[in-house]
Amino acid sequence: MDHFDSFGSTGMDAVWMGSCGWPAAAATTGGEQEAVDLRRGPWTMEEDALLAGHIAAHGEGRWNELACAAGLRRTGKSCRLRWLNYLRPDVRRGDFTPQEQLLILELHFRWGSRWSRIAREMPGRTDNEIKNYWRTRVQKHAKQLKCDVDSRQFRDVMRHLWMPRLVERIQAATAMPAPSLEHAASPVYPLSVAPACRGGVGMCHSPETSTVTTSSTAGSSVSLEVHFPSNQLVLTAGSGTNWSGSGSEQCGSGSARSEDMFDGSWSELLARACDDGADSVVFPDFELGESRDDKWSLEDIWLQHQY
DNA sequence: AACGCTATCAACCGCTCAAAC
DNA sequence: GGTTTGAGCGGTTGATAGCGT
Repeated sequence: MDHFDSFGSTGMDAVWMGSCGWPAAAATTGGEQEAVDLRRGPWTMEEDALLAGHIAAHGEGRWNELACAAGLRRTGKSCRLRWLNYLRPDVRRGDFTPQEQLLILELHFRWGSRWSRIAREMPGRTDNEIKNYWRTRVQKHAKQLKCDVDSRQFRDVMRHLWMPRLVERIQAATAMPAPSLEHAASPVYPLSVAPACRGGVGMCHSPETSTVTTSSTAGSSVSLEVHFPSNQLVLTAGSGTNWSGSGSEQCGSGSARSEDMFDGSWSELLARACDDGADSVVFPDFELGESRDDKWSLEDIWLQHQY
């Protein structure tokens, strides 16, 4: 579906269009011939190759100039976006693992919709991808519960129901003696944001390797190791199962879909927390314990699940 | 098979900010 | 100090794959 629309550009883009040096025959505006046909829409393989090749040879930056020099009829903005969100070699694709989902929830609670900030803590994932995940998955379920995604109720549901459930899933997965192929291929996510150090918990930023060991209800232990400076999180089951990974395995769209954390019995669990006949959802009266308000962390979730 | 609906995600838009001039 | 330019951000849109009827 290639199309060459006239480009509804910002002023800045219009300046670039006039300076790019495309042949006059390519100009579209009737009078001044200062704008060229700019491609919009999906990128072709040829365009990808042009962009990637040019960046490999000359590096990134100065995107408008780069677009011209590479012979791309795209705005610099478009080139930048394509590179950052898709072509960059370290971009990871595929579904978010439970670890990643947990991290997104934690970081969103901490920083809100600062997607680029969140993405910085999740190497290989783009702000766009994280934003899409939040809007399509998380917001969808907030809508189903008839509450605002930023409301205290929804946060409590996330904290007391969904996040522990994710932790359970991680723990259950790590306790499996022989991980399935799907799990084995799921990269264990580099956890670059470790909760602040507290007494009695060996998880903090400073050491080369820091470890949190917790136990699932089944009695198997789970170790979280954060290696610095590589920031790689290693989940180690008590049996010695070790699923570390760098996470480039799930390229393309053909990878097995990981479960949505809200699927199946999860929705039923939430449904039980709701009052059927009410216009709005009645949430359980959560025991908030010490960490009231929003001052909590992944560490809290992990610790709550030790028992 | 055809159609409609929904979910997903790549791409775009409008805006802000900072650096350079 | 004002303007221009490049870069980046969050929000939104549109194409399409997948699913149910």
